[in-house]
Amino acid sequence: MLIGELAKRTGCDRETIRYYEREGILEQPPRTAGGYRIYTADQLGQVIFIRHCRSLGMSLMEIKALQRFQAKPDAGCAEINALIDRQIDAVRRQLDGLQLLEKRLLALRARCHGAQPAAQCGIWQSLLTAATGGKCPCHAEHGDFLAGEAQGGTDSPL
Amino acid sequence: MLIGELAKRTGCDRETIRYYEREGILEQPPRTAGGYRIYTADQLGQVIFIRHCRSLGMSLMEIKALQRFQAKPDAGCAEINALIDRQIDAVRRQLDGLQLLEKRLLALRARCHGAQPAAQCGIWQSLLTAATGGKCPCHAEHGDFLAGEAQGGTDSPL
DNA sequence: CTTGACCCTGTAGCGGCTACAGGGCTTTAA
DNA sequence: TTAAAGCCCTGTAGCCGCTACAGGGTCAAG
Repeated sequence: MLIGELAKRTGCDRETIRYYEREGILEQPPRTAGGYRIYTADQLGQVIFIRHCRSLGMSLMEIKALQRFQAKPDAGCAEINALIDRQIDAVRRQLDGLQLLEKRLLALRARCHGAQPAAQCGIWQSLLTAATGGKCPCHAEHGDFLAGEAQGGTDSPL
Repeated sequence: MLIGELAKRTGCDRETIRYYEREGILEQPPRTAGGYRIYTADQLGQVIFIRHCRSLGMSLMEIKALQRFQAKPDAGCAEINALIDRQIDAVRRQLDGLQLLEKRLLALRARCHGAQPAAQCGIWQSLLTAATGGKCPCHAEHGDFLAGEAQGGTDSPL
């Protein structure tokens, strides 16, 4: 099967498949005389495996680490468990950050209803107040948003 | 004040401040004879404003759009409200994706306790099964993870 | 005059793709 | 025989918001 069919059967873009090959996460397939990549069911499985892991939030590096278990099925699986645990931790940290963010945005949103001139808009006023050192409704929890999290504390989408 | 002090007072890296200037999100400050940037309290406020908006998850583009209201305080604030609404929507979509992800990871994690050889590890077996078209515990909800979301449906950290 | 702390520009890297440009291969049909 | 259509190839650059240099200049204090 050529790359186009592999792409269709995995739902993974052609370019992405070639990208995986470049990154060494997908083995180099044999080629036709004309240079076309030829894939087998094996590679189909590999691409699905990669996409599956990606859909679980793993990085390509982590997937590479996982792939090493294919070669040594007798190795202990502690590393696999630890990997999943780390994913869960990361997801939870992101969830915490996003929940906080949602609260903040809602607090800010509550400051304005309807269409006023910007100068009277409670959202705009809050943003300006914060810029001059005042208190903002969104970062009311701990007073100063510059202090705690702003410098890479959490995994929130800063 | 020079860039180092501005950086210290805003908690924003020197390089990041210069980056904001390059991106046109921070106005170009005057310079000393030797070429050093000189900032005033105004710019201090601008940087705090930017960091504040970033901490609310806004992109630099969105912040730029917001800044335009500084020039025209009489414009209607509908756009501001819409911007915050979009943020809230985006955050909620991400939250949904992450919550699903957490469920999946936990389902997967439940497949293995303790240290076995990888070949016996339930996590590993599930991942392999999925790669050959079988059912995985993590994507059990709708059967096939290739179908729905995999192609950029949600904002989950795919 | 030197030291040391600051500042400058320009470029490259991160991750995981995505999107070209500019070309080659292969099959089918006129 | 040739042309068109549809696939494939490589290589490079762009996205986002920084971050991290290298290689140099400036400035105040001692």
